[in-house]
Amino acid sequence: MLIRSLEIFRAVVDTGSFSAAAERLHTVQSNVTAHIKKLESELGAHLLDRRNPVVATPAGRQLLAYASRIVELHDDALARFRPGGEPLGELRLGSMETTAAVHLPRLLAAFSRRWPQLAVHLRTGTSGELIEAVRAGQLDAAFVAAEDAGEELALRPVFRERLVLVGARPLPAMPERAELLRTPFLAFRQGCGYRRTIELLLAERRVPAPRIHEFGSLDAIVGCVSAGMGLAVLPASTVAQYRQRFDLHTLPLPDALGQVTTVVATPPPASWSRALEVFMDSLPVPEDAGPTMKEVG
Amino acid sequence: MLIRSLEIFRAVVDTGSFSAAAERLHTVQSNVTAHIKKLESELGAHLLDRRNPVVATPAGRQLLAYASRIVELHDDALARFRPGGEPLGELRLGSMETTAAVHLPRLLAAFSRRWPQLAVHLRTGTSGELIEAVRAGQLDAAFVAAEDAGEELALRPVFRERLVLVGARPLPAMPERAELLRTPFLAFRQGCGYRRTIELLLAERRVPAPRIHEFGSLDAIVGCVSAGMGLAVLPASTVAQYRQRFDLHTLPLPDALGQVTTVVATPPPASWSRALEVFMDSLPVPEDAGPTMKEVG
DNA sequence: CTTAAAAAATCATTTCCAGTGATAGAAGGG
DNA sequence: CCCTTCTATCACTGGAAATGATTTTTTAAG
Repeated sequence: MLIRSLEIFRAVVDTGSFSAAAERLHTVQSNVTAHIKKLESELGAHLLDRRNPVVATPAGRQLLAYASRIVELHDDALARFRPGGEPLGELRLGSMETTAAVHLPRLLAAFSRRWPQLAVHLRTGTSGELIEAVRAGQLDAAFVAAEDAGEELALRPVFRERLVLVGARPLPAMPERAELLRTPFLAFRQGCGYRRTIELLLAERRVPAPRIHEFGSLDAIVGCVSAGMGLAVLPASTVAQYRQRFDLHTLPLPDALGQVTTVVATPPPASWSRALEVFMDSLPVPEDAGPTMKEVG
Repeated sequence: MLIRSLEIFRAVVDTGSFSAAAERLHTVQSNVTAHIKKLESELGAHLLDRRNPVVATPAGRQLLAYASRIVELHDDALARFRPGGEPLGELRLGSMETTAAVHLPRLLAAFSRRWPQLAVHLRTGTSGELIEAVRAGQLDAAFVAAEDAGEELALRPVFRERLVLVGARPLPAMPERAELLRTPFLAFRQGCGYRRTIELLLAERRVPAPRIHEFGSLDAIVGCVSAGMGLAVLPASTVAQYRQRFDLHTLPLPDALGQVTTVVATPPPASWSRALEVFMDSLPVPEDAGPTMKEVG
């Protein structure tokens, strides 16, 4: 049974005529006859009563229900793959925790407003886990740290950040080692990029076993920092958002540590679904470090 | 896009291998490759990631949803037409009112118990209307009076009835004209065969403008007759059922009037759906008048 | 009843493609 | 490293989808 045959069958029932169906489908009447006869012999039942107009028999009516649904699904499937077609279905995304907290809320909100029929699934994890999930086909795309990205996946930078040290009082320069030793730090929980940056920063300055409070909430971190509880390492753009509500002071980290790039890892573009295609289109193109620096102020 | 291609695609995703899919579908691996490549070129996207095991790309996962549904529908449709296959869907029946009241309750109850997944629609009307509806494809089958059945429809007798005159007192012979003149009759409403029989019977005996009460309920008719309200004309087999509950006396009508045959009118058997097929199978084969006569007693 | 017009069936022919089998090349496992 | 296993490629074949011309059937009108 060919979809083509069902399409023709449907057209005949619709138009009530073999010839009209042929015309509608841009083929010839004898071809329509042949398809119908083939269907009838395959199913072992007369499907159409050849009068004027042609009418479906009981068996034909039964087939019509199937034919309609199958042809509809077929057309839908084609439409979904046609460039410019409406994307449907779901989009399975992965993200590092910090990115999920800092950048995705705005981005996903805008995206789902633009494509309300797309269901977005978001899963968080470490860069390594996420990369593996994309490779295994469990995720469509993942936001990961540039350094962790592996081979055979398409990578595209989306966020280029300047990390800054954040505190409640002015930070004219990097605090002395003595001060760092007695300063607590606030960070997201283990496995996140920014937290690792803190550890590297302090290790460079020979600060052993730093006290690091782990908060799951960005608001909590910022609030506590502004209350003088300690220091934090955060993306400059994020801090900028909080400037209006909190009294915060920042100090850019040295380039080697303070320059972080987040990339989106996906399978090769040729295998993207329409949903993934429009999602990738919706992602920001990261500007050079310059403008980001400006925001830091 | 061929259903066959979708079937193959599904098998590949399922088994995780082109070769295994080929084996499962009893074809060769090169054929599987060809089908997948054709799909990919038609849709303009890579659908499968050729690793071990083969995994669907984002685009492939999208197609998989469609492929599954289409292949399932296809298999369902085939199964529904296969002789001996489970009938599904609905059965649109038509019936004269009296037949619907007298014979169908038992018959349809048994039928729907045997085939619970079939939805039965029953519409009542005159023989002429019903025949036309079957011809037009609006009904799958109709119970009509044998005399009214037309050409080009398949007819099969199902009920052969002896009509009897029913009263509350013994009816050794047909009542005199004088008595008929003052006797009310009870019948189903206009348009029904039995009622017409009453009118013919009385016309033969030159009884003008008979008083005919029209009841919609068989129970009401039988009850009122047994209470002495008047006479009725009913199928003998029906009266037999009520003998236990009511004190009824009967007199067979003369052959010309009393012999009625109900037939089922359908399109030609070759165009029957499976549902209609099993329904026709479930219908009783009418015995000759003999046994029916016996029931009259 | 006859005739004209329209529609479906039939048929010969062409074209295309699903399926086959053999082989080459790529990826993994011991 | 070899050997196995998997997919891609290729030439070929059979079958059937599509085509155009023609016949047969049906329908409506005169």
